[in-house]
Amino acid sequence: MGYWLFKTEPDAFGIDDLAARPDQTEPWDGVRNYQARNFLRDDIKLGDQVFIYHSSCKNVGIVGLAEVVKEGYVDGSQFDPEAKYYDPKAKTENPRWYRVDIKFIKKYANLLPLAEIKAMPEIQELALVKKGARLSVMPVPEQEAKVLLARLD
DNA sequence: GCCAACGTTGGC
DNA sequence: GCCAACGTTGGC
Repeated sequence: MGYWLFKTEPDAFGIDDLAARPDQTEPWDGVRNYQARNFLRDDIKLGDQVFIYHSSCKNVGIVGLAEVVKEGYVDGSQFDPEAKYYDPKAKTENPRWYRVDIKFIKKYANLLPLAEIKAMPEIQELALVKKGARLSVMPVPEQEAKVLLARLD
């Protein structure tokens, strides 16, 4: 099983929004970065676990856990001129952007702040702790995922 | 709100 | 294909 970290801005869509969905499931669309796209399209598998991270807000850090319930498929919002993430250069016969569906597993009682993650000696590879990391979808090495899970539970 | 770091764009 | 300019991300 793989582990991933998805960033999201809670003002737009946070862990509470995910938990409030009727089936607690959400298509993770709007990712417009090629490296992240490749992960969504090629590498993220059914049943993989996803750390939900809140960015650009008062308390930044890991807030919850989700699982992948649908593997990479075409993100239809790229073709919709009305959509926020419309991409005029994307063609239906040659889609650029992909998404996966994730399902809420849990929200942690206490957020694990970014500063604390950075201070954990075991967390070295995770892109989140590296300088200037702007990836919104990133892999979490298994060993580091286990350290995070142990710290969160 | 500031600003450093980064990805993308487009002229050449 | 280079690279400067630009827009965006995201922590603080």
